[in-house]
Amino acid sequence: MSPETNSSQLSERSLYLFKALVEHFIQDGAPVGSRTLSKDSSLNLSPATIRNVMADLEDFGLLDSPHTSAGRVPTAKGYRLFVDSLLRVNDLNSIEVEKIAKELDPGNDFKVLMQRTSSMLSDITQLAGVVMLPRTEQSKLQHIEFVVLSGNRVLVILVVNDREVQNRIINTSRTYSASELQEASNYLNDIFAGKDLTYVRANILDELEKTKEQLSQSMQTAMEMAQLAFDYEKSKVDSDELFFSGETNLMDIAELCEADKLKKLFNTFNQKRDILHLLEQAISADGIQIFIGEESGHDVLDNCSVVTSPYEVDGKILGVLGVIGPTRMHYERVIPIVDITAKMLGSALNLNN
Amino acid sequence: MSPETNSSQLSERSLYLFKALVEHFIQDGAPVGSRTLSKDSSLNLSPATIRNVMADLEDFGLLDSPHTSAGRVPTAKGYRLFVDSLLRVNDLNSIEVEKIAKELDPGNDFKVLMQRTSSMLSDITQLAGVVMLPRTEQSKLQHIEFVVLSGNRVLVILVVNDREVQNRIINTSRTYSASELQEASNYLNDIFAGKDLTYVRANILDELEKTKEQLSQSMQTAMEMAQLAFDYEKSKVDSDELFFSGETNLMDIAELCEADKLKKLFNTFNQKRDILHLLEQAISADGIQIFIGEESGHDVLDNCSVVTSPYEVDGKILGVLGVIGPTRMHYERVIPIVDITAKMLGSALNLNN
DNA sequence: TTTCGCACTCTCAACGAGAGAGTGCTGAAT
DNA sequence: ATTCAGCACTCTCTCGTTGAGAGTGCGAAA
Repeated sequence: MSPETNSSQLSERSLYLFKALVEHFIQDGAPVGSRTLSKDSSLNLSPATIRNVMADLEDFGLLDSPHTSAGRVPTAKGYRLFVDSLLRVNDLNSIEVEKIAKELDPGNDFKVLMQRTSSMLSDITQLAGVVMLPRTEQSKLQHIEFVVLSGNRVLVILVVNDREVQNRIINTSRTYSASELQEASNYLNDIFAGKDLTYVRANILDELEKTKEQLSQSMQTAMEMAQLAFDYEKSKVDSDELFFSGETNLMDIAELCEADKLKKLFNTFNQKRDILHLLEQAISADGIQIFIGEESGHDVLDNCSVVTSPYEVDGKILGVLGVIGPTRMHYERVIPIVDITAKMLGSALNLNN
Repeated sequence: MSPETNSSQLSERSLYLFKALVEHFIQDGAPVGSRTLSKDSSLNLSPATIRNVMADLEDFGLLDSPHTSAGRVPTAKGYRLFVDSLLRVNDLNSIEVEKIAKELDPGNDFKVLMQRTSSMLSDITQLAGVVMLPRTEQSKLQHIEFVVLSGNRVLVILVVNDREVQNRIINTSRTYSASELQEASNYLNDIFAGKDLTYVRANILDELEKTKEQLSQSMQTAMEMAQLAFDYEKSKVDSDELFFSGETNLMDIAELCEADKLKKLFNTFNQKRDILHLLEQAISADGIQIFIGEESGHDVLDNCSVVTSPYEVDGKILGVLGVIGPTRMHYERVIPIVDITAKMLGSALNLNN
């Protein structure tokens, strides 16, 4: 059932016709008949001959016909063969590359950059763009800082992984002074900076014990604050970051525009969970990865394909980005766009280091 | 043209029937005929009599008939009269109040709270919820802090208005040490804490001149950093915060489910600009404000109504929240929900102070 | 003033016919 | 053995028709 088996059992000519059919279908969205194909493929074959070939292709599970008298349509398996073996990817013209580069101005912070990337992807492909930054397990605490707010509230600022800032507000039982908190943060930075967040969380209690014995007021304060801060962290849902854009582009796609399906699809986007799950699969892929139709395992994505690529900084994979559209999308255009965007996002982030 | 004119010129009975018709239509969504109305209004009138009344109401511009032989449907003007003069708002049952209260747990930070509120609104009404926090012009700088990142990058953290945290990363021309930046922030906090952001921006250059003469290295540094930080701020789009949720609920509404209209509506949500504009109108309203259909001035909202209420802390209006749905919505339910949500969000935010 | 009766209008669903597109198969030509 | 023309067949789509159903408006009666 592997693509190799298929393609090797099919003649050159069959594959050529198959490719022509898929391209034609991607262009028009209408089932393709033998007559059409005979006119526009360069080999001069009569519709009848082509019908025979198409019957073979249907037997192989590459084509399907909506009903006896419509043309043929590629199946998911057909698309798979197409993108794996037949597709010739265009190079992007330099104007488009420029356009992408311009959008990924590295002078922005992380989130802005991700958002930009996602909306650029959707703009340029006219499909839905998505950029994910997984919440990494190893978060190195770089800096902790406290700011006194009014009414026994303290703002905790954590800088993590040299780029990410987390803010949270905690309510304290008593009023702390600014200098007290300054000391506390100094102390915490001394012992915990560079350590992993999970490590920090695990060792706060131990440290608390130690400091209790030493009875230093400032350390005491520090540990109290830290405990509050990291307890909060613990309770927080471990939500990865996921940016969508251009979902509305999908409303134009004929295949998806049944109100019911569309609603389910949009709900899936909003929940984020399923999409995250899908993208997490793609994170370990070597480069471009394509999920076609049912392959994704989520039936809302039945008529959709997802083209993804991980993006990396310093050879380390940071996240995944991609495009969601109908199975009938212009792969030869979308694939290089996703590819180059991943690379450029990587290097834009690299400059930030 | 004011509602008073209308209602005074219409008999008690006409208004009663009108109210019954609107309620019926809101319930079913189908045009209401004379027969139906005769059966279910408690006054015993024949369909023929009711037809006469309905003809009058149509002359007043309160009703419309899609075609000769459908029933009648309220016009925007009709809805206006309905909500202004005829509607009797239900009290919420305590279970729902509980539910709202539970969702608005004050122990969260600002954004989380807004997001929660919005999604709670959409959940409970099955419509689209929206919460806005306008970027206020007067932003008091409370605290500024620098954290050294790798590669000549410095993280600037601004605490503004006692609750809001802004982070930005700036690229510097040389490497600064942590202690240098510590001094810088101390200095800046001394002279600028409590001042308005616009004031700060305006006076940085002046201060820079002064410090140049005094030639103190740390002050020098401080001003350089500040300039970078606030330049960035200036260039940033003055984007207010706006949280949507439950947009997908609108896909079920029959009136809106033409693919084309729906797409335009969703695009409007994504752009946020138009909705912001609308909500800004509502911010000066005294309490609940309702935009019906065309009244909003945005033709994408043709078949929609927007029910809003400002929410306030310490008697000061902070923002606006509301619900977007079809003109044919259960106002008697939605209005108290929006009302009470605004009040509870206000008090939840109050506890944070 | 209210109601009844009646003719009229409009929508909607069902039905059938005809056109169009495309297929599969057969048998002849290459 | 391929290839291909011819032909019968199938399925969809559109269009016009038709009848039922819902609701109206109006004039005349109560």
